[in-house]
Amino acid sequence: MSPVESLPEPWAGVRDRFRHRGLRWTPQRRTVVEVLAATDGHVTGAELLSRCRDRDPQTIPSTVYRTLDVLEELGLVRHGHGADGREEFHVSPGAEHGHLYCADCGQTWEIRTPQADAIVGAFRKADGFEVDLSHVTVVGRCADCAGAAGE
Amino acid sequence: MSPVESLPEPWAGVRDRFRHRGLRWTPQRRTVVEVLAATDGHVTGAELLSRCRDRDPQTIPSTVYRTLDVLEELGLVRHGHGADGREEFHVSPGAEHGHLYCADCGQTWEIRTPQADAIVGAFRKADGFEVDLSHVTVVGRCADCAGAAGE
DNA sequence: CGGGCTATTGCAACCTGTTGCAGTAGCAAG
DNA sequence: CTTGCTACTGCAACAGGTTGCAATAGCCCG
Repeated sequence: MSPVESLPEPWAGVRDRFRHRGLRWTPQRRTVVEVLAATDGHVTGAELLSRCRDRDPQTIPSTVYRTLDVLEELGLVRHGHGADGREEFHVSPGAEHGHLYCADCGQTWEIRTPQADAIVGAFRKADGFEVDLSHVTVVGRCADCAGAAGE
Repeated sequence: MSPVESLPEPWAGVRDRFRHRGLRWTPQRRTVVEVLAATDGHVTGAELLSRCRDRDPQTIPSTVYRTLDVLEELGLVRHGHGADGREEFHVSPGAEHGHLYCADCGQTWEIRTPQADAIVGAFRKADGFEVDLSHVTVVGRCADCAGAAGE
């Protein structure tokens, strides 16, 4: 038996962070956290749910989604919406980024820093609005597809 | 009885545009088009459905959504996703615009031209990517809410 | 270690959309 | 006006999420 089941970095002290906030550490939440700890980048809600079911077939959807809400409040994940509006979770932190989606070929890219800054900066300067880029998927047509269509 | 039931501008010749494309003009489609013609700006899918049901209680969801797909191909509407990922339809044209949504107070604004240009321009220059702004809702915190939180 | 408060769970019903399929009905042609 | 092709419709089942509520079970305290 392994000693204190140790999770990788951002997840190390989750259990205690829950407790200090008056929240409870339950087997179901442990499952979700373990799955997230084994995930990097982003996952859709459905994908996450299915991975939780791999570990515990009893997993109920509402429990997973509610746990994700809590984890988001703790700043451990963030949710956004893919090009089709489905939920997508970013396993924080640092990896805070938006996505670019080509409606023609279906590929996705991460939005790179200069473009991200341009967007955030434009709204901050003009409206005082603080953009949460990680929530967004920008849809359009990539260079290749735009080129192909133009010919 | 009114003569030729005349729809406001972009909708005037829809019936014929359908027919010329080998598509059919049905009572159900007429209902959807009438509802759209009486709508300006944007509507959610659910809202649209409910308005259609006001005119014809028999309205079936799949028919409405499929009709919207067709209308989108004809360029008469465009769909996007709200901050919560729900579908949102923009009654074209000209009104092609994205949205700004404050996660704290829930207000929405249209993205104004300078900021829109900044976004579109940034991706075009750097990636050759053509952004479809109307598909997007940018989430974040408005000046008022950001200010209130900072105090 | 046992009790009690109350955060969570599991369930069931609901919401917004989507999809496959068989039957219906536009519409173009004769 | 009738016919026939095939684009639609309506239905039923499904997918991804959300919500209200009663019962359960963490966790803090004595």
